[in-house]
Parts: sequence; C-alpha cells; structure tokens
Amino acid sequence: KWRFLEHKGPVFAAPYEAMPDRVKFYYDGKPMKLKAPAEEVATFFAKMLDHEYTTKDIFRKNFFKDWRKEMTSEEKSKLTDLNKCDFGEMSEYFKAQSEARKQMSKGEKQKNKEENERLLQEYGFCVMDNHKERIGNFRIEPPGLFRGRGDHPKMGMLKRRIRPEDIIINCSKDSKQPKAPPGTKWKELRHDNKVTWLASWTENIQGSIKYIMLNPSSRIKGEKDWQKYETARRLKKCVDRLRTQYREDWKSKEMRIRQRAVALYFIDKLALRAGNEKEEGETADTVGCCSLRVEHVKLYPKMDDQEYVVEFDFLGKDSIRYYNKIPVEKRVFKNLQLFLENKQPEDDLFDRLNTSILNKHLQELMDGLTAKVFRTYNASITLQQQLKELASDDSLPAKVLSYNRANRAVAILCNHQRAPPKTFEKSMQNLQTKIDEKQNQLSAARKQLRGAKAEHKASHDDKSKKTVEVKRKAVQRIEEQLMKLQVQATDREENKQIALGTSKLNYLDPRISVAWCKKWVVPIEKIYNKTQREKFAWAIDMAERDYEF
DNA sequence: CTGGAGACTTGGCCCCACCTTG
DNA sequence: CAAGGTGGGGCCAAGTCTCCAG
Repeated sequence: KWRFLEHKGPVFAAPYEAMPDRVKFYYDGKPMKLKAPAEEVATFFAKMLDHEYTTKDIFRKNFFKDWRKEMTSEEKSKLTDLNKCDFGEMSEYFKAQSEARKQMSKGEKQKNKEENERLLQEYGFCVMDNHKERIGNFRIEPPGLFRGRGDHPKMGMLKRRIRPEDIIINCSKDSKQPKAPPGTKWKELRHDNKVTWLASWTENIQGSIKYIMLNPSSRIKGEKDWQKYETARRLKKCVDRLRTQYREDWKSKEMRIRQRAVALYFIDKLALRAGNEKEEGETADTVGCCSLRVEHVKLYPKMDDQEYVVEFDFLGKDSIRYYNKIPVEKRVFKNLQLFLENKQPEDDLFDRLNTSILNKHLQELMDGLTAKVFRTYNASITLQQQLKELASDDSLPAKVLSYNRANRAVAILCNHQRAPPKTFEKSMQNLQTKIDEKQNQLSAARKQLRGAKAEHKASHDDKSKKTVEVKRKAVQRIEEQLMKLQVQATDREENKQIALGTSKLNYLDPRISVAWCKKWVVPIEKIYNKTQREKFAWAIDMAERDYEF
C-alpha cells in the first residue's frame, strides 16, 4: 500500500480533571466524595442526564455494573442502588461550564482556535510516499458511556480510556518513529505496508479494532474510491446478462439456487444491503437481504389494483426502518410462498443462503463483484438517468434543484433517512414569511412599473423612458429572488426526512456530477462543498462534459 | 462449512463556528 | 451587538467483505 510512511502518532484524550470540592455527589440524600476513578465514570452519566438514554433500563443496568467495577471496595459496599444516586450538581456544573465556554471572549476563543490549529498541524498530517497527507481521525476517542443505536443490548457500558500501551503504531522502518508520551510506551511498533492504517487499538465494548487512517482526500483513499466506481461500471456492462441469469435461476430445481436468485433480485431491484449474520445479543437486532426473517415480509396476492405485492418491514443498518410495498413478478412471488412454508416468524426467509455463498456466486459471474456493488451501480446509474431528463433552458437555481431531486431519488432508493431536523417547522415558516414579503414587494414593483409606463406614454420624454427601464429591471430582479426562494422551499420540504449526504459521498460516481456541471455550466461549488471537492479532486480532474458512467 | 480476526466503507446524529437578521 | 438559524465537519457506531485456521 505504500513504501514510506511517517507520522507523529495519535493525540490522546485529555486526562480526567477532578470535580471541585463544592460540587457534590449525593447518595441516598447524603453527600459522598468519590475517588477519582469512580467519580470520572459518574461524570459520564451526569453529562448525559438530560438524555433519554439514562432512563432506559438496559442503559442504567449496564452503566451501574461497569461503574461498580471502578469503585473502591468501600464505595462498592455503600453504593448499591443507582436510583439513590443524585448526579444533579455534577450535571449543573457541566452545564455551567459549557455556558461559560459559549460566553468566552473573542480573544480566548481565538486562542483556543490557534491551539487546535497547532495540534492539527503537528499531528493531523503524515507523509506517505512523498506526499503530505491529511489524517482522518488523529484524536483517540475519549472514554465515556457507549451509546449504541436502536435497541442495543450494550448501551450504557463504560468505554474505557485508551492509553499509549493499547496502541499499535504502524509506520515505515526508515521513518522517524512516533514517540509515546513521556513515561509511556506503545503496545507495539510495526511496519506493515500491506495495510493503510497508522495506528490501531482494540475497543472494549465489542472487542473490535479501531483504526487511525487517512482523510478521504488522500491518494490512497481516492484511488480506492475510483476503483470502486470502475467495478460498478463493469457491472453495468454485464448486468443484463446477470439479470437474465437470475431470472432463469428462479426456476431451478435446487432450493438454494432459487433462494440465491430471489435474494439477488431484491439486492438489484431494491438496493438492499447484503445482510451478514450478527451475533445475537451483542448488537441491535437489524437485518439485510440475506438475513431477512419470515416476520419481515408479507405477501399479498392482490392489493388494490396490483398483483403479487410484497410488503417489507424491517430494521436495517443503524436501526433505520425499511418499509416498502412492491409488486414483484409472479415467479418471485411463488418462490417466496415456497420459502415461507412451514416456518415460524423468527425463521430465516433464505435458510439456504448467506452473504458468503452469495458473494462467492457473484465473484464467479464477474471479477470483483459483491453484493454492495449493486448498490453503487444502481445509485450511480439512477443519478445519470435522472440528470438526463433536465431541461436545458432552466435557470441556475432550477438546475440545482433538479440535481438535488436526482440525488434525492437515489437517497430514497438506498433508504437514506434522517429524523426531521428539530428546527424544521420553524425554518419552513420563516422561509414562507420571506416568500410572502417578496410577493408583496413584487406587486408593489409591478404597480410602479405600470405607473412609469403610463407616464412615459403621456410624456414620451427620455427621462420617463429611463424610469420605465429602471422599474422593469427592478421587477425582474424581484421575480428572480422570489423564484429562488420558492425553489429553496420546495427543495427543503422534499428533503425533510431524506439524507442526501451519504449517497453523494459514497454511492454516486462523482464524475457524473462533474460532467453534468460542465455540460450545463453549473459551478461545481453549487454541488460540492469544500470537503467534497477535496475528496473528489480526482474526478474533478478527470471527467469531461461527455463522461458516461 | 464455521467462526473469528482484521481491514476498510458506510451511516446518522450532534455540535459549534459562522453567518444573517433584527 | 445579541439572538437565532444552519451547514459543515467531527464523531464513532455499524455495516461489508476477505482471509485463515480448524
């Protein structure tokens, strides 16, 4: 992956600062001074007091169990009931602190900013093969309470503090080796150029490994990204063949082949994720295609005016709900009925299939093909098709709206949802007020224009002619402003529950967007912000106006 | 085939610096 | 100048997929 790699190692979380003595913790109504280890963990809970998490049974149970591990034997014997713990003063203290931070003077804020900048300059970059590259996450995650997503069995557990002794450093032999902080040493120093990470440690909640890697703007990430889209483009060339193939396989004598073919149909048509198996009880109960259970699908031979409708209802990645009703081909429907026979709701829909079998099959159909390539392919091809339908004479804001709509179509396909922003209603209202005002302005300006025209008709002099021109310009300007506002409102409304970022960043071949910008003379800044332009620098460089995905 | 380790991509949420507005 | 709103970016969890041992 590289020949030379030099960096300064990670930045560790700030050490724990004890509570001032005046800030008390109470047990059963009586003040109690905790030793630092238990106190630190208590502050994690105090900081989250306002969050719904802390009311959940599992969260409280997990927290209390892990908290007790940090207590002295004396503390342990005293503190036996979380309900008798009062973190109120601690919580108030942190709120006051954050308030104070907000109230800091300009100078102090500036000083903080400079300090951050210094840290970034010193630790935020590395040298990889003659290039200075930005590191993605050079700060080690601070200790705290684990918050899973959805119904996570481990929520509330203590995420322990990471020390230099936990860190494996990866760099090249001939580089200046990063120094561990004074009085400490690294767990290991290794020189493995078959991997891209600079440092790693094992996290204590799931026992998984975490990495420090380069920023998306780096050469190594960019090339990988490019490769990903090239694989998707190769799929484009053979997707017809594959579709014919899996339709044929719906008729197979073998159950495993039929299941494989129906699953692939879903992955292709609905852009479902592969769906690896997960260890039960270790994570939230979520599924993807191969791990769908009987309880997640319902079959309707007839629904309204449609035939063979399948209703999906399950929690996918990040416990985001996937809900969809779609008509399928008769043969798929019959197969599904067959798969469901004699099964319980909690049984696997595809009992003869998993991601490894599926991916092995895909690999045989096309080099480098895996389930997720279908998501990339379908996302990108959808964007390209949608953009082709754009009319050419639209104004710039209208063009951008069309782009966002195309982006939105992809986000819907990939089920990229978000919670409506807390400020949504309010900000919609504000926008509407602005639109109303602009409309009033417009009628006033039009009235003035009419007046000026009448004047000109009567006098026919140069001065009145000029006035007409000025008024006409004013009307035009206000019309444009109004249109812009209306477009903005439409865009925002349609975007209420849809997250565009994920597809833009991970699924849409950026060359399609770059080409579209060139073709319709839209400045690239209208589509990509600074970070995105950095990440997609390779594509901005590469794609001409006639690029075809 | 199974299970686990490891590496890397994908994903939603939240905070805060920055900008606009009153 | 304070208040309010927002986009960008950081955060870190949660997926995918490969590889390897047994």
